[in-house]
Amino acid sequence: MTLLADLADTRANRSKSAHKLAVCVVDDPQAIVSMSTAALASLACVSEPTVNRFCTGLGFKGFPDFKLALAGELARKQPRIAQNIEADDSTGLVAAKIFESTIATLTSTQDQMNLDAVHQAVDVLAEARSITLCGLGASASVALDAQHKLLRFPIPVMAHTDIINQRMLVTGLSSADCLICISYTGRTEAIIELAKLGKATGATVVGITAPHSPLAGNCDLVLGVTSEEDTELYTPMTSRIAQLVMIDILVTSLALAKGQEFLDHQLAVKQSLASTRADKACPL
Amino acid sequence: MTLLADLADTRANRSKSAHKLAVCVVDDPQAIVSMSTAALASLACVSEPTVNRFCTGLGFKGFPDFKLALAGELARKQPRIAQNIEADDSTGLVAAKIFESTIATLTSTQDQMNLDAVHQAVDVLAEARSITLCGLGASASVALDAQHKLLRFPIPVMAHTDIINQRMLVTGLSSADCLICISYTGRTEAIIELAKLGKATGATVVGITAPHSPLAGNCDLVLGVTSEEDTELYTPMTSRIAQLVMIDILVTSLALAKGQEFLDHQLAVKQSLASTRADKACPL
DNA sequence: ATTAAAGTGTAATAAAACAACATATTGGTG
DNA sequence: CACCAATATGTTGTTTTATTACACTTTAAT
Repeated sequence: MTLLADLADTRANRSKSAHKLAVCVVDDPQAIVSMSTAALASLACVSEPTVNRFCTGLGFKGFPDFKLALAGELARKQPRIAQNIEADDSTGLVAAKIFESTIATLTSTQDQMNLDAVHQAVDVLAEARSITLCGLGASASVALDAQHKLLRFPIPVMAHTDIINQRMLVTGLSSADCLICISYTGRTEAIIELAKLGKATGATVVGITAPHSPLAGNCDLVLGVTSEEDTELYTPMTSRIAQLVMIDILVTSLALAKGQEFLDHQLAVKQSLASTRADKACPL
Repeated sequence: MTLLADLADTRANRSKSAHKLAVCVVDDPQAIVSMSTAALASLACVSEPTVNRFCTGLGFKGFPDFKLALAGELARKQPRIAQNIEADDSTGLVAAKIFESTIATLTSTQDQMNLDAVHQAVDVLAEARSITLCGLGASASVALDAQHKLLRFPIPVMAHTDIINQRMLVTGLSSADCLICISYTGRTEAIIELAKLGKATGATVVGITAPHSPLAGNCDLVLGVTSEEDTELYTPMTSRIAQLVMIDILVTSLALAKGQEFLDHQLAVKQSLASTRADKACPL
């Protein structure tokens, strides 16, 4: 996971031909894998021994060894593919497919993730007077999970899963508050209405939902989560996982942004939980 | 993902030396990757061209090409490693680490998974008169998520996250019922007590928790979920994801076990939800 | 401007992979 | 059971590929 990243690093001080080689490799690593020393040498306009020196300089035994490492890294990068469950699959196969599909969704979410949006969302959360989380159906438990995580911060947080209570609460928000709307499809009318309502109050509305969906259009900030899963037959599985991981990232970043303030509060929370344990020592 | 599996297939009809080679490769693929034709030839006690023919026979351009494919497959197999977040990590790095750690937990959960327990759990759920789900803290939202999934079956399902209500309900269970207790640590006293209470009523108690934990000891059936994550500082992230995926597997297997009965009910549920959509067409 | 150090290329060498051919093994048939 | 054809395997030789040794060039510091 570091080879290509290292080679792509422009700050690294490399010799002229080493740089040419690095560019070639980063440009099309897949092609390099099936090349000979001579081929790469002519591609990069350097001599064959230079290719070899480049490889040994990176810590490999030689060019073939380098290619092996490159092939490995590319194979690791290659996304897994979501696999649909068939009616006659064995339990073992079902499990394997679900793991595989979940991982596939995670990697594609990672690829599509908009870091700027996360940054902005962290800023909003850090400054917010209060945080309100809303979701329905499968997204209700995601909202509750986010609430649980945010409870570790000394900020008023509330998750609501009842459409009436949601509307009541959102109506009372102000520009100092933050509303987080969660929906996989981004098409649940009740939640879209809620986002509009929230926006009207001046609160910052963050959506954890499908990009370019109706809900996304009514949010100030969108943390996009997509997946190709077949929700026709089953309720969202992998997309919900992606939403939760997105929340993990958001909350963890917030914790780092808050720094010491968070750590102090964290300790206090931990102590208050200790007595709930069977061995009176372990944290949550 | 098929190369090594194919080579390990003993049923495949291979020639004598092809078999010797397959055995050598499967036995220590990592070693093969850094071998020359000659080295593998002498290891398998065959001639060098045989090695080459073996590779081309498998559809590769030659031995080096085969090694590349093998290296790729090994790299893909190699588990990812959970990475702890550092205070000065950038948002991008935090995101990358969280994705990586989540995937790492998923693969290790998959490795440790006890298929028999899943089978038995499916049987229990399929026969149960009612299903009660209990969890506290982070596991409360997992319980609610499981409830949401199980609501798609025509069985009475209820998730409870209030310790008083939980005890009230569990006291009323009978041997026809199923109680699912969810806890990451397996050390939350309230949940352990609940499992004991449930067992006393004769209900089948299923634990989604850490294997060999106090809670696990008080369950009839344990779906083990572990992770090496550092819960000292943050609330469970990756372990909760693993729990949710475990529930996905359980519910999906149950759906397959129920067969047509489930599909019919599923259609009815979908129709009842259609009117909640912005475009009145999309399912949940 | 000089010089040492690092970088690069040319040519030669060694190693590895592959191809062509010869031999052996297998499995079916009379 | 002997025979043949098809397949599999090994031996030798050739080609390709990778590496080494050495000479030349550039770079950077005094």
